[in-house]
Amino acid sequence: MTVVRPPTLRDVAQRAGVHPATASRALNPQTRSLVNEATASRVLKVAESLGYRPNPIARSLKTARSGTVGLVIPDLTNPLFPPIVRGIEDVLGPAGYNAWIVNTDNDPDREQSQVDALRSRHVEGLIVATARLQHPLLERLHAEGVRMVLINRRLASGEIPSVTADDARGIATSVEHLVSLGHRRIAHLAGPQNTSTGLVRQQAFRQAVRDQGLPEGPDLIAFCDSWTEIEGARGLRSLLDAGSDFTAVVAGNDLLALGCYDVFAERSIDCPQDLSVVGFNDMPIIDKLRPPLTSVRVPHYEVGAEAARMLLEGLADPQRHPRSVLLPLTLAVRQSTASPAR
Amino acid sequence: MTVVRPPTLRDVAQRAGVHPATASRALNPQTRSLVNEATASRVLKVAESLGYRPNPIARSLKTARSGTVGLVIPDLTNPLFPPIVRGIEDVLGPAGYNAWIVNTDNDPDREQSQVDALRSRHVEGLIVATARLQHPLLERLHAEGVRMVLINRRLASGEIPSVTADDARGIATSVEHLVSLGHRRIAHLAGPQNTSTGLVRQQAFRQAVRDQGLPEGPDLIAFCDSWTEIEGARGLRSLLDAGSDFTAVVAGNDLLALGCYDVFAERSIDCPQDLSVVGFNDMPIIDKLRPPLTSVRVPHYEVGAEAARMLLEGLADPQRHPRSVLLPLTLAVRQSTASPAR
DNA sequence: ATGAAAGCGCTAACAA
DNA sequence: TTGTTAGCGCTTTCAT
Repeated sequence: MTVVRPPTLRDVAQRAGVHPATASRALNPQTRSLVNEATASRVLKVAESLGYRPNPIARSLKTARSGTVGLVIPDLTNPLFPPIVRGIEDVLGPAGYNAWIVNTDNDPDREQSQVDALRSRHVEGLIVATARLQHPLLERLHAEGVRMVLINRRLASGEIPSVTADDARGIATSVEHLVSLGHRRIAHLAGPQNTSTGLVRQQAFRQAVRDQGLPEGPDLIAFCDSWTEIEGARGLRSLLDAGSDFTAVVAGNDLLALGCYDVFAERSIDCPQDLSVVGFNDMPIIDKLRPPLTSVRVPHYEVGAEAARMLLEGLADPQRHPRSVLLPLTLAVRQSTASPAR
Repeated sequence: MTVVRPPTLRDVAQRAGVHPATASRALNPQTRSLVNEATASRVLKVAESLGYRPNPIARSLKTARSGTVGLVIPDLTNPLFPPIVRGIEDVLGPAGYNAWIVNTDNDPDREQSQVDALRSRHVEGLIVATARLQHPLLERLHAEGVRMVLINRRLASGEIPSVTADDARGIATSVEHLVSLGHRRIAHLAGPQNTSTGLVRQQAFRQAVRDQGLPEGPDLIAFCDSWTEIEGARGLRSLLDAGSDFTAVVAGNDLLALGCYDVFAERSIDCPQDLSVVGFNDMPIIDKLRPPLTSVRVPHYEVGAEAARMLLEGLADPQRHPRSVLLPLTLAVRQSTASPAR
């Protein structure tokens, strides 16, 4: 029994009566112009009829380019990431690249081993969504010359190119929205301060409050240790238990806002009658909550697409000066925000 | 300026004073026993000190194994899939394999081109979540000997190994749950009948209704053309507009159930007071709806993990007889189901 | 137990 | 415009 070995370039060349090198040139759009038009089309035809598929492994070995990039995210099951991944793949695919996705679960050890695995796979670059403000691993990779683009987060040093949403503007817009509804005392659920998003949003909140001439103070900010529902609930409870007086909450992200809903149920708080809430990220299905959550919409797909574009540019032209991109965002206004009752 | 070329096997061999072949044997756990223990550990040490990483591209070219499998899904942003993907990757990773993910958007042309892309990448097998009952592409691939495992869905012919949840049991459990609450007239929102899930669940619903001695009839089943919120809403509206009398709805999946929520809001229907609803899949965040949705919980992570295991087994031993696996599921009871008011 | 030699499939100097 | 030649980094007979 003969196992059908997939046709190779030699097979095509032989059948077309040319040298393998000629066949190679004819088959590669980049070099097709170097070959006689008639010869080229003959080669193409033979390749077609044989069902020839170039072997990317062999090509990679020769060209020392793997055609792959690594994508490092905390957890694919966080609904934030799938749209980003699609944005990335929709840009990489047509460029002949593919992405290896690894999940770190926010565990530095796992992150290290996953990045090792990617490097063993000889990825040409990295798109990283797990940055913390201080991040020795990423700094080291950068120093080693590994091509990277950060998404959503940035490093304190700011030397690595990044694609992030304009978080400060998003928070300011949220505060302005609440003020326009008549709110004066607004609280903030701040995310982890060792992440750029957590820090930037918290600082932006204070700035916005100051800009609007609203009352401020430590009793109007609760710090959450992680971006989770549990922590969001804990944060809101601590504000309420401290007896702080406020009519609206700007949550650091949607998960923290989700935690607020648990507290509403638990303490019979009417949202938005008693308390308005604004989230951040506009996660899918968040509009299905009762009441639907007003949230800052981040163009996740575009974040991914832009990051992929930047990485490809960097790979194509290593001299190119790295840049960082801030994407604009909008506020999706829903029923979780309304004028205060008092 | 010297560009630092990553060390190759030759470099390691040279430094260790052995032939590359010996170094290769020493470095590969499979063949380490063929080499003198002292020599082996010397090679290992040199490799370590040089930061040597075997080049998987070169290895693949030699061994004709790419170490990759393709994962074909409709859309990663459907929250159903991320847990499946994680299950798959958690099994493939330790086995030295990785998955290429492609999205088809349920477009047959796109599916064809994406599968072509995967085959060009020389994936060793496929995990496919996009099966329809009649699926020429998949039948053709199977006939060509492409290793595959289907997940969630199956083909009518049933020849391709699959990992699916026990849908019929899930639907029966839903119906039994509603009956135990006192419901007698139960309607069904059926999914697309050209998918195994849509068909099986619809048939299971009719069987369960019969088994329970409940009233049945065409006015208690609405057919939806796609697994979307829009279609779910349309389905429920058509049942209501037809004047059918029912106190509970078994939706073909969570998205169809989500559509029901839109109709509740639109027609001031009180759920679960006026109407109970059960979903299928227990998507994340579905417990955050108001009211939280009762849904059949499918072990998505396990589906992915099991599919990956089956595929690896098939790759390791092509003779192995293909099998299909049915995973058990449970009902997550929440506030969208209650005893009927009348 | 180790070395020699060949080759996986492709591309890129270079030569003609 | 095409062919020659060499080699990417590794594994695997085969020989020693």
